[in-house]
Amino acid sequence: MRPTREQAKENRQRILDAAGRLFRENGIHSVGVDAVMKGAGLTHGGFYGHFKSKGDLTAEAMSNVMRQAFEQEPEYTSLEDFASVYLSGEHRDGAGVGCVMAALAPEIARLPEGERGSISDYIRKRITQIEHLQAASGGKPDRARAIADLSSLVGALVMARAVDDKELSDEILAQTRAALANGGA
Amino acid sequence: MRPTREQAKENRQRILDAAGRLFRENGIHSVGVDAVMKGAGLTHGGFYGHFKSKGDLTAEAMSNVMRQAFEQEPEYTSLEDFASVYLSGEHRDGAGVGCVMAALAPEIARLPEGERGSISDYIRKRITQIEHLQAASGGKPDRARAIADLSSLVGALVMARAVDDKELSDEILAQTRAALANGGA
DNA sequence: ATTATCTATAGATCTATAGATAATGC
DNA sequence: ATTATCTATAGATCTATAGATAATGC
Repeated sequence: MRPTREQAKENRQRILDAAGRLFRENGIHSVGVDAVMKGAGLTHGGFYGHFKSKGDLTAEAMSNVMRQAFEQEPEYTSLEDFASVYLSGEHRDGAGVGCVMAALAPEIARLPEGERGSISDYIRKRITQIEHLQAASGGKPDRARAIADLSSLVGALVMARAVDDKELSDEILAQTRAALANGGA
Repeated sequence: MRPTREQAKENRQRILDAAGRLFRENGIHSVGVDAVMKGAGLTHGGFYGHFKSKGDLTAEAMSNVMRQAFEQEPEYTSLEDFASVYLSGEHRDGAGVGCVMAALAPEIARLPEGERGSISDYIRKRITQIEHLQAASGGKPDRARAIADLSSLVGALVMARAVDDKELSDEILAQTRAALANGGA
């Protein structure tokens, strides 16, 4: 029943991944330790062998999600390319594997400082990424524009998810994409 | 000890107002019925005389906040005017009395359909409001631009609150305002 | 008599701990 | 012998209900 040291490390990572997915899907506060452990295929008592507390898990899961976001995503070729993925129906409907800001930013804002992961670095990297994409699209990199464009991406996704009306939700995604395409002007 | 019928109605409204403030400050899930009742100056057992359940309160508090938002705000004269209030340090630091989308949109997205208040109408009204402000600023009303501008307002505030770094937070607010001022072009 | 509120508590859920178990790692 | 996991449970918190209280409203 006791796993190898390597297996135990894998189990720990599985707990982090389950937490990252469940937290983004349902909110950090709505997901108990037992749900996370169940998601990882373990019993909930074993949790405290890996983490000191739920707050400890939250801190590590946030860092883990923010790091993996950049590692696992493709290289985008233009801002339109990025926006077409970020503002897609798939991203709207798949919060569990999507952008951590759109899923959790207000909840992250209320976490104690030590549990927010590297949210400031995460946002700085997204801004830089968009500046590079502006340049790749032939425009001049414009930091104010990059920040505003990132804001509109996050805001549009957040609103598209909150709305009851599918038509309005689709319109928010499509119109924000359209405005971004014309935006650099 | 028993209040007049009118007092009881006022108490009910006080419960809704306390819920609206506490939910926006701390998140719906983090605020218990007893905290809401304490915020309203009542004991928690009395809650169920006014509301069937916490879900019932959530539905009514969301509707109440969304209705009051438009009733209580000033008439803005331009998009810059609106943005200077929405993207101010006061709004960032006062989530409890601020925009319900920026404070709660991801959590609203996870509520059962009946508890989301009138979020779709709320967003439709904000879009229309921005179209009017575009016209007031001398530009042509452009719905795609209005949706993208609203998205950037919400996204910027959400990010400014989540960030640990005050300098970055201030920059997000200021640069998004600057980009919005240049934006209609 | 009705009813808004209060006190007290039941029942469910959630975080955390204690002790047992059984396989790894020295 | 060490340790990752499991079973069981303690303790805290949260939603909800029951019964008592006391002032309103007929």
